[in-house]
Amino acid sequence: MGLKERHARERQEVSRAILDAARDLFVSEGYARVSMRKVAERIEYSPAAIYRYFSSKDDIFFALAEEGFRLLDEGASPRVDEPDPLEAVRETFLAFYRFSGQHPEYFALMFLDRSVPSIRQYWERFAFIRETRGRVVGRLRECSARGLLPADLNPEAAFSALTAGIHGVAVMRVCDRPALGDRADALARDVIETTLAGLRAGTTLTYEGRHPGGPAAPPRSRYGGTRSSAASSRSSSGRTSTSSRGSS
Amino acid sequence: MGLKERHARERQEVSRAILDAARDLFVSEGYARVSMRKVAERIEYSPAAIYRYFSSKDDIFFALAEEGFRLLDEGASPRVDEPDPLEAVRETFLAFYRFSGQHPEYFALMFLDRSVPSIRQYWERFAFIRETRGRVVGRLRECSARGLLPADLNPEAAFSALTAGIHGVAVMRVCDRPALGDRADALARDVIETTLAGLRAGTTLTYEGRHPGGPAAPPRSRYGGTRSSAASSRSSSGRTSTSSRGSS
DNA sequence: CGGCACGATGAACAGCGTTCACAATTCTAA
DNA sequence: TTAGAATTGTGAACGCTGTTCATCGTGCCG
Repeated sequence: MGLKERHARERQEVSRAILDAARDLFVSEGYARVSMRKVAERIEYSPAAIYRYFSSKDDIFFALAEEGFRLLDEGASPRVDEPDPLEAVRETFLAFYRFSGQHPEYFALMFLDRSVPSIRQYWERFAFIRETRGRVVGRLRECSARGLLPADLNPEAAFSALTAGIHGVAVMRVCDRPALGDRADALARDVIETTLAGLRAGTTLTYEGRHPGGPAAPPRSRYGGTRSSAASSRSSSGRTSTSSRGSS
Repeated sequence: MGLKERHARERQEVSRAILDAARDLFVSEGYARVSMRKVAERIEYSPAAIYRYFSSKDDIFFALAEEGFRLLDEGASPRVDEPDPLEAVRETFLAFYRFSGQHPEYFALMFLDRSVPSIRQYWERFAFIRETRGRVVGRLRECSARGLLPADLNPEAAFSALTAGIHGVAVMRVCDRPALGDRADALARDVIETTLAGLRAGTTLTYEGRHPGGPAAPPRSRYGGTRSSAASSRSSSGRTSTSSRGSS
């Protein structure tokens, strides 16, 4: 009897419809202008119905942030096979910058918005961050080994410096303060090249370079999607990562 | 007789009380948690009364942003007499970074928040930005003249690169993403030093370095921090007839 | 004294996120 | 087949929010 599974699938479909509606509103009008009532209207449900799928508005945006990371992941690892490690590093940071321009609302949600506490709180759940850092740090080490960067370079600190720089350009453009106009791209290039040149020059880095806390404690894994025991997260484009039900 | 003046003074006092209350709430609880009703309650007025002094909530925060720039100005020009121009540049950017830690709510309001459109819109009204840029660019030129930086350095582009870097660290800390913990200070230093080293190495900068538009068009005077407060409230509320008033 | 400009207000409007009792439907078990 | 238990959707409401508006009182001017 595939009844349970059918139910789970239907549940998943409504869940997806909610996320899609929220994403549409959110991409086109920004986080602040998304309301539960508008989402509900778009999927032709009552506002209260959404709460059967997502426990709060924040939960929806946590899910959207995960979607954003998936998007970023697609665009930010374009040439894993790039033979030149320095070129690979460059390209990774430029891809991050490009993402901030192509998906400013996602970028703001993921990196800027302070009104969705759960995203900040459970930041370490986003595996993408760790993976990218690991990959780039490896590439930086490779640069050191090949003599493209100093042998005694601290790759973690170098990664953080590059991140900070490109992050700054991206934020300045997304927030439009100060206005960069069409010179943002040039600035992004400048920042990366200048930082790389500075690293090449062998400036002593004081940054230590590891996580402040221990490994992130697994938070409640709520926010909808699959609720009943049949997880069904494997079906199609369901979210990755854990979707078991919370203890409660 | 000084009746008119006394009135103006009283008006100014209420205006200040509103700003003070808003600032208190805002600094301690963040922008999102400030409501007109709470501000009104704090000054023991009705919510509607505030609209005789500020035409909207945004106007209040525009005024607070100006206050923030005054604060930043106080902290960011600590040693105009610093003889070493390179040291002066360093210190200016570090002061900016310090400000972001001491007044995160102001920082967010001034540089991050996208929900107060007027701030972004009238950004160029904040003279502090232009002045600081002018001063630092001058110092960078001085560095070039003294051989501390390449002679052919584009000081505007260098300023932007340094701004982007320190901005990135500040934002990462204020937004707590990715979590920097107590290593933020070290990262700030690293970014400045690495960028300076990169500039010293003579990386070609592609950034052009001037405003995108023409000179900022002066917007209608808003919010009334000082004298013209009467103007804003008048223009907003005084739509009752075209009453003549001695425009002084 | 009349007229009037202004300050302050209570009530209201439209919207928000969220909760809750309740109805309808569907599945489970006897 | 029927009773009970879930599950899902809803309308109404709660307590917020920013903002507007008619109205009332107060003090200034002629």
